[in-house]
Amino acid sequence: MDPHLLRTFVSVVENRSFSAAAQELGYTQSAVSQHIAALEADLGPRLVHRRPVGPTETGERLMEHARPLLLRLDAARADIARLHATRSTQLTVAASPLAVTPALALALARIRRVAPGLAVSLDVLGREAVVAAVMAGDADLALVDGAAAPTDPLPLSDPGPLTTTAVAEHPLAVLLPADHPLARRRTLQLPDLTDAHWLDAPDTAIPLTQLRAAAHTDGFRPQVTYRGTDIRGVGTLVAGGHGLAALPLTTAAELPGTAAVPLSAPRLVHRTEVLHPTNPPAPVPELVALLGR
Amino acid sequence: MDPHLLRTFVSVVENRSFSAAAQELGYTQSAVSQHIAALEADLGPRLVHRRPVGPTETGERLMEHARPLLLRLDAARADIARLHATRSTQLTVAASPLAVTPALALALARIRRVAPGLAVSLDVLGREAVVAAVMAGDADLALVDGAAAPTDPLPLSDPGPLTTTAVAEHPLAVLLPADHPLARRRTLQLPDLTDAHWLDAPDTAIPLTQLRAAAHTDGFRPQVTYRGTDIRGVGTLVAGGHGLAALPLTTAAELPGTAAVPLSAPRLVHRTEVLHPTNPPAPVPELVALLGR
DNA sequence: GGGACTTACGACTTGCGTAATAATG
DNA sequence: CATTATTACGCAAGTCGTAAGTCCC
Repeated sequence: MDPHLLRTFVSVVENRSFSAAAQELGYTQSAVSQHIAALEADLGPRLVHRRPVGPTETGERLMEHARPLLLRLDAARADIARLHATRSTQLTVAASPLAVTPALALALARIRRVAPGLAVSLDVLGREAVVAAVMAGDADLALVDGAAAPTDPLPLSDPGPLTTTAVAEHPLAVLLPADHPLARRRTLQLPDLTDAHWLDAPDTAIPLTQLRAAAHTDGFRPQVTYRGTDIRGVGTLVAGGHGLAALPLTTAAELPGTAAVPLSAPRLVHRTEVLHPTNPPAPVPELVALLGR
Repeated sequence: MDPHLLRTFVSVVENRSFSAAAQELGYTQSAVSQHIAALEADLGPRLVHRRPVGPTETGERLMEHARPLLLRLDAARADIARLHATRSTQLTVAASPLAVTPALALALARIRRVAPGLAVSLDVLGREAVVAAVMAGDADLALVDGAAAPTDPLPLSDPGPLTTTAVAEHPLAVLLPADHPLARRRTLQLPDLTDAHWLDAPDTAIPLTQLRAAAHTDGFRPQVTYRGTDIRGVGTLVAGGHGLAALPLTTAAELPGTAAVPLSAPRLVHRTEVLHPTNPPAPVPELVALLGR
């Protein structure tokens, strides 16, 4: 189970093609074929179907292991590199869309005033990608948001060896079309909406998986899925009647053509957390302190 | 960062010797030396001091990554193997000492009655080792205990891709020498004991790290550390005045020469959880169900 | 027949062991 | 000076690319 082989395997499954994987990784088709053959010889069962290319059941399972494994391998390398790296003049912050708030802008402004030479870049990504970015060292700091019970930590898939700190908790709301029958309600209860039409926008709004976890139910089955990290797009789809979405109240209130109704039950908040490596480069701790108030 | 190299690195650090590591892994001294050299060439900084052999600061850090990484690699392999393995007639249960209770004995008895051909083995190990055993597939099922706030999950270092279920919560107690001034109290409060002399028996009693986490303090500094998985030994040391220990009340009450005083604050319970892989072999789900009542 | 994976094979690299060398306590 | 890590070197095994082969669509 050489990591190289695993990386190739992941690429093959994602690309649904040996040749595309080869191109992505800078190998020949042949090498990729040999990699997969080696993995299958090592583990026993077939991992990918050929023609059309796709993971077998065993392959699906291996994918669940391979991705976090490779991520943690990168994380280890990045961590060591950071330890004996010369301090850089570049601060990269990764954030999920709903974590980009005035508070963040303010904190960044303060940091830039204190450290004038510092080049700052803010990368807005999906939640998974945000976590991956800090782990792999592509970002110095991450801000992730999500829904959770008050004081509870966010249910991150694999926080790995990262330090997490809560920086904000705000009320949650349901976003509905302005003309929706429930739009005039003062508050809404999540259990009443399990069977509503939901829009799943896992990288933008609150992922339905988090709602399910919070409400202890199997409901919230999406009719439409939204990929992307732009909130206006979610607002447009909700306004167009493609389903409901959960968002922090203040953000939801700004989207045209929609109504935002606060969620009253169960006790749920929109929570923002900072993630950073245990040995962060210089300006990170100060930034965390600024964000923490 | 080939896993082979990491494995060698871990072995070198643990054995504090290249040659001992070579023997353990079935290599020659020379190969081990080359492995370490390769890792250091790859990552940049030195990872181990020679003569005497020991990890550098960077090496310490790498160790924190390497161990979980290797564990997860084994877990992945074991998981795949389990998927297409022929069902075995052997059930291996790993358990931390305090998780071996009459309830477990009862559940095992029921399982054995239902499946007469089944060979059962119960491995009692330290907490870390118990988790490692299920992950690596050396055990089909694990029972881990520890202290946590009621309903809260146990703070396991790296639960990884395992399913966890709570099976019991019981009151916690402090174990003190029978003649200790506090031994006559009806209850005790943890915050009053932060500066007491504690015995750290992380693989047997409640680890002091868990007490610290629960009480949100830096106290509970151990005078004496106890390695091993035998509870009577802990009782003997406590009776001998080497420090206090936290245990579930019922277990603590059975140890001669000591007094067990219930802990009243903060709200803390002794909790037992079952860990098992997501795709457990046949008898495991039934056993979990039996334990769950 | 043509795109896409597999197999065969040769060039090259890597990795290990043996053995000689160096360092250290 | 004995023990332990490093270096030199040869051999075996592994890895990749080219190219021929095979299998579907």
